[in-house]
Amino acid sequence: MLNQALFEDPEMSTQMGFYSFPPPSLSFPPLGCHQSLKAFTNINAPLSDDAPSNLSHETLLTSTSTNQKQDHITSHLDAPQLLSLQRSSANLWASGELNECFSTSKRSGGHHGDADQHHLGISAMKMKKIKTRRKVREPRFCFKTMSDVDVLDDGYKWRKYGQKVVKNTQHPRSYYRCTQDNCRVKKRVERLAEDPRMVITTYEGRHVHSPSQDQLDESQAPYHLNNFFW
DNA sequence: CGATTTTGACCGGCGC
DNA sequence: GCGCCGGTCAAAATCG
Repeated sequence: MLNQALFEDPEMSTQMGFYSFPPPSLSFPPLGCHQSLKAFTNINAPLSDDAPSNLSHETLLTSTSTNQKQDHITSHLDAPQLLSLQRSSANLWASGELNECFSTSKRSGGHHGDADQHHLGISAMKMKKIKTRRKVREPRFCFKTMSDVDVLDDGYKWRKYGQKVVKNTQHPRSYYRCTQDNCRVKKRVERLAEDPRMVITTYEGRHVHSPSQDQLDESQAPYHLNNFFW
């Protein structure tokens, strides 16, 4: 079973390069169809959503999406990146979803409304900048795995909510959401266009709970230590 | 019968 | 403004 961590969207892979998986510096179990991804969760470094995430893979993504300048990328592409990955925070993506991160309902049409207009003490110019840039996107990372099985067992329970054929690919992309209440984590699963044997799995967000009980005995892994499970 | 998947519609971002 | 495209919704279908 071949595994490679990308730490980025598949479409970014050509710029990011592929990383050996597991990284030699960390004791990852080999990732397989029936093996949990909780290898990623051994790092319990607290996440700061306020801190600038220079090291973040997600920052890289933002840079391509918003034309922001990123000139500190390559110097961080080494082993500690896994840690920085864990530290990556929800980043700026577009406008007005900060509050939505913590609210339960959305999608009533015509969002981006007044909710994000009431920041106090921000100049109009700054406000405008924020408007164009500030939208929270959950931290993401992805990896590819050579597998016949599309959906790898990562210890969490997922519900499929969509499937889409993306351009220039013959294989559809599937969209999954964590079934746990109040957990916003999503993942996408697709086949690599150049090599359909490879499965690309992209995770977005952080679980606020541990994997399902039948996969992991919670008594062995206290809840507070599992807060940052991917 | 509740949970999950399927699938067409819908929406928003983006480039032109 | 328009069309394309990726992501999400939600009703219907299917599953267990």
